Amino acid sequence: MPELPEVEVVRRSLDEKIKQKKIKKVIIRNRNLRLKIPYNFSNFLKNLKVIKIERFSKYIIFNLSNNSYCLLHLGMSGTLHLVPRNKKNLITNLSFYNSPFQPIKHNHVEIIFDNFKIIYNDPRRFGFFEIINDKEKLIKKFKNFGPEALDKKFNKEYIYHYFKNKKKNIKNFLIDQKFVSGIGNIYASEILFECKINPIKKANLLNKDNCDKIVIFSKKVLLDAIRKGGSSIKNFKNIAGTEGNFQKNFNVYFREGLNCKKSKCHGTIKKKIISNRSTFFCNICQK
DNA sequence: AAGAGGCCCTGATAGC
DNA sequence: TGCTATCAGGGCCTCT
Repeated sequence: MPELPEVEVVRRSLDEKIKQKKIKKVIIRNRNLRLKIPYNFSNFLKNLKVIKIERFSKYIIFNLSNNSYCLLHLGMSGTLHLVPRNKKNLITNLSFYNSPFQPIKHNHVEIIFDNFKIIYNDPRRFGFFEIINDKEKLIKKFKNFGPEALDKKFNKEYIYHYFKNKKKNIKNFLIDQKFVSGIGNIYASEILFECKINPIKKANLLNKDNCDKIVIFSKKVLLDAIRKGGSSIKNFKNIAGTEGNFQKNFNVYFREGLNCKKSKCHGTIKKKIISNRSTFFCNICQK
């Protein structure tokens, strides 16, 4: 669920809180994430300074003082929580998790700084940490990724050229990180809705105007989501009891059976499983 | 080589 | 009330 906008929101809050701070200690409570946390992980990070926090696609990149990098992917359900030392009730959620309290279960990693610690919580354990030793290996790590959706390289010429002879449907390309980085299942539906393109349309049938729309609305949808603080969040059980606003941010996602939001369109939002992923679209205005 | 589908995992929810 | 089945989806893997 964390797609590019949510990860960017996390990156910004992390950068604000831990830039130039020194890691005092790392506690691993469960190494069995999507990738097993190596046994030297804690020792490696100890006493390194976090120079700054960057992001590529859905990866958070901690730039460390020995010129190495620690990558963090939040998977489906990974969240970060900042807890001041000895003040457990003053937790700051760096992710999109709504609870004002420190989660109890699934706190797998704690990164401890001078006056606070960062907790990595991940019920489903699809997330992972990865140490990258130098810049060259970092570049290698991402060399097979497509351009980020917000990058200038993601333009209509790139798309039009890429789609030649490609018979896969457009929706599957939008969530394919080799084609474009950062878009996930939720925003793929939202972007195609704005483009008025049917998700099952074969990529090679898209004209230049279609490709132009994909560029424009990919950027617009993601930037709007960043501005709103990351919206693709299905509410976790909210201990504070406040109503979640997950659904109202979307035009099609999770809106099966409801009316199309485009003015003058009398369509109904349909749900279709494409390659085992739920896809939502308007049956009238998306051609 | 492209594309489809399976798998990892836990929690929320639906249905009986 | 309590059980089981289903669904959620990011990325990597295998198979055709």
